[in-house]
Amino acid sequence: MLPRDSAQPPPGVGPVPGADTRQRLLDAAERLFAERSYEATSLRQVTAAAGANLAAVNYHFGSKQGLFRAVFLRRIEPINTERMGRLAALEAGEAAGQPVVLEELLRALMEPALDLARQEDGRWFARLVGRAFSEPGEHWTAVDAEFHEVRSAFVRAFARSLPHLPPTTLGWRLFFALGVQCVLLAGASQHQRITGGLAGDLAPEVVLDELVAFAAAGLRAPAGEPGT
Amino acid sequence: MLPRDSAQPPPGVGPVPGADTRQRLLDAAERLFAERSYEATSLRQVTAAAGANLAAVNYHFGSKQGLFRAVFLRRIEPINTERMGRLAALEAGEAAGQPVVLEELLRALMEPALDLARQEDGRWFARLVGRAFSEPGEHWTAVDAEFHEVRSAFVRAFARSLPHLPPTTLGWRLFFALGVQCVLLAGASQHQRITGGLAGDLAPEVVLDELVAFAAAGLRAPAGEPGT
DNA sequence: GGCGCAATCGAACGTTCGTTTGAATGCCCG
DNA sequence: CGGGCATTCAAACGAACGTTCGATTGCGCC
Repeated sequence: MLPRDSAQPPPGVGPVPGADTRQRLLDAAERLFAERSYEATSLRQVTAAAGANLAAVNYHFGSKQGLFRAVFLRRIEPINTERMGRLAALEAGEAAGQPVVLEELLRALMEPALDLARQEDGRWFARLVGRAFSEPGEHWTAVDAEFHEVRSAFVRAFARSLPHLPPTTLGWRLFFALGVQCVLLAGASQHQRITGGLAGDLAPEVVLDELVAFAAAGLRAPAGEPGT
Repeated sequence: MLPRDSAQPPPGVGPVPGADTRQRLLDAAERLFAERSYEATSLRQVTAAAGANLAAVNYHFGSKQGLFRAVFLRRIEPINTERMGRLAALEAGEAAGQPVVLEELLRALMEPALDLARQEDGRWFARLVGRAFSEPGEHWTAVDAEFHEVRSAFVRAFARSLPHLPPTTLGWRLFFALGVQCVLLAGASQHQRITGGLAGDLAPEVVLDELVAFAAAGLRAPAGEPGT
């Protein structure tokens, strides 16, 4: 009677019972968590949007936090896999003699996530991820172990690509670079408001170029403080 | 019986009645809104932390949103005033012939806010502001009119300082620059977690230098997309 | 001394929250 | 055909929410 946090049934096992309530719950929760926030979203809103019974959430995911965790893991795993794959490709080239270009490293890290933002079914999740940086709450800390492997691998790669930077400086600049990415993921729909309408529409792949150019320039900035 | 949203009584008018409940409510709410979030903070937590009665919030501020608005306006007005003052000083020099250095423009915009983050009593507010970029909810939209004047003035100044950038590009890069600032405000306490402990401690004024250097380099990045 | 008023208070309002329960439902397999 | 099982369902749980109410307090001023 209580599968609690069981893995989903094998994908092609046959016609799932009821058009997969589990999936509809994940989709609805993803949208609502992104649109409002975790705290501001009630399970009644989620189940209503999913056309499911209120108790379905606790049946399939154990709790509201379990639902959040499932929403998150469903999308972040493929992204992190692709990130690691791209990084491995770059490092293979590096071992073969050609050094890693900073922009390529940034793309390997950022493009998998930004790709999501331009797909119809990933837009909500992108907004959700963008808030991981600034939103407090234990629903996030319960999930950021998923980033550990990717993070440390990329930090090492960046350190190799920018050997002249002292570790502390590099750390802060990476923090900034990741921050810009998150801000873009969270607020692409808000940039008009924030810049007062100055920034017009831009094709998504161009925004990625802008992001990579901005972050790369920031990471490569001269070491000491320049102005003033 | 109902002052609702009245302005606070004149500052030096005499010994305020009860050790200023109003002020204690603002302080407690500021900390809790920053520490948790607006949605996750209850008025009962606020009034308990302030040592006030539950009804005091609705008496002094009309509603929870009114409390949030008051928390915000109390701090943002001096900050925006200083920003405008610094900008005016730069523009005066500009009119006198010496062009505005991009780094100085960034400092005029960012230093007043970052100063807050290194003062004991402004730290919580800094964290709160940092979430304005990514946190949804009407408590924010009810307050962002306060940024209109500062925003448009600075956007014009940046456009003058970077005349070679097409407006769309400038808009996105300003969005990125403001985003980095917010990320720093929101997450200075989280950078260790996010970069995996690579970034060590850094004196706050050095972090400001790093932020300005990063943003300036990003804003000045070559126009088209550089690498691939 | 007593009126008026701003402020605080305890208590309750009606809602909504996340979670739990136990009974129905529909399907597969023996 | 019928027992077992995963799933769905309506209903209720106690707790906590934002807000409102009327009474009470304490001070300044005629």
